[in-house]
Amino acid sequence: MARLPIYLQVLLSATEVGTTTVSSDELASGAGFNSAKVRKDLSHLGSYGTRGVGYQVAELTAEISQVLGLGDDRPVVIVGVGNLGRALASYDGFARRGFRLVALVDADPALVGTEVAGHTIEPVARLHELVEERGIGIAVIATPAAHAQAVADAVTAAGVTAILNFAPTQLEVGAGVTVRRVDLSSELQILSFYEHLAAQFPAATG
Amino acid sequence: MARLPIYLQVLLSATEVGTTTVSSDELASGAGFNSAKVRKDLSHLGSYGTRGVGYQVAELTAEISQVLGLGDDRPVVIVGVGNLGRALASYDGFARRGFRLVALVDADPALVGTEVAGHTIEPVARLHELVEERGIGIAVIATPAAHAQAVADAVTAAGVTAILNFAPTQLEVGAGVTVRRVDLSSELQILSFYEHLAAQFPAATG
DNA sequence: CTTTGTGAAATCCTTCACAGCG
DNA sequence: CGCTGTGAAGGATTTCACAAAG
Repeated sequence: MARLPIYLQVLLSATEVGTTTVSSDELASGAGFNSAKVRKDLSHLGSYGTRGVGYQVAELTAEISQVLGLGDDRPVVIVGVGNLGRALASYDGFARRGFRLVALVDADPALVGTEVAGHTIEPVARLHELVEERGIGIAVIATPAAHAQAVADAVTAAGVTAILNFAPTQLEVGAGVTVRRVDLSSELQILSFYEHLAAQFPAATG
Repeated sequence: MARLPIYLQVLLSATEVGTTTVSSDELASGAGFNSAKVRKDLSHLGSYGTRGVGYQVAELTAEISQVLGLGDDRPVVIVGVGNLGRALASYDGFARRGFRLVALVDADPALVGTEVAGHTIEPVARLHELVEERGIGIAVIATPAAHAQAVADAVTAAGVTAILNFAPTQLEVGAGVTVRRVDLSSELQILSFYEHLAAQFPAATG
């Protein structure tokens, strides 16, 4: 259900505008797919729509948030405070959606002790301790690829069950741990492929 | 073919280690899926493997790079030089994989004229001109959601055919333009869901 | 004996189309 | 009437399993 967060976004912007009900058609165009898919997806959560009317924005927002486990703000650690880690630490989108950054960790002794986005950077050695003490369940790995596996091992050993991996490498984790990988240069390469196509066959649709 | 870049990564790390041939099994475990899928994927590119041996790392790397249109370095513009834009501008992964950052653009007059990662930030008004002059085909949008559509309109009007969108919004673009969306808080929300599950049913596998 | 390449089977995902509710 | 909820159809993708090649 990788689409629920997108519905949530559409619902949030509907709330801002003051809309109180949305149809599957409106959700679909806001989210970028078709209405049948929206209804199928939402029907898996139970029956929250009213025929002839649509869905209550507030009710559906609450339901999706609950399914996603949002609301009770979730402590997150960012490991690796390079350019990307720093940007993520300062990114207010996390805070606005129910996540709370509670620790920053880096291997570089020159960075440890300095402050970024209101957090003092901690050494890798304290990772286990921090995860346990602060009840961290989600870790963001923004280290170089070579260190990513060691970090994953450390955080999962300490109790983290969900990892967002920005390092361009495949992580091995035990059962019960979920990894999502975001690979920025892969994304560009895929685009490159389409641009390549577009340049060769200007008639083709991406 | 969103998996080709991942194969490419595995191949690159194989090259670093000095391996000259890989089997579909090795590629599969490096990439995180199974060998049948790898072989199906690679068979679409043509027949580059040797039965009983595997694939030549160098040959396959060249072939995938060519299909993805890499090699002839591709000019990229980043629009929006906030935390994320700045991190992307400094991210060396792009340069190392055949992309060349040729312009930075921001709407904030206070930023225009300042230097980031060796590039002088240009005003939004020059966007069209920059895209045409510098032959830019790929744009990275790292602006707030409210401005993303206007930027997309501007760059596609100027000839960009591929967009990497970090703004949490659905972009409308004409035919022939490809958009890929990377939504960091969606990723965290999806993880949140799995962590939520793991916390409730410790036995279940992610 | 190992590993590719590939038809066939199985599975998953999307879209259609419409009955039924409000 | 409008819109949801959902079986059924249609596509696409993944996996199986094995023949053929080195």
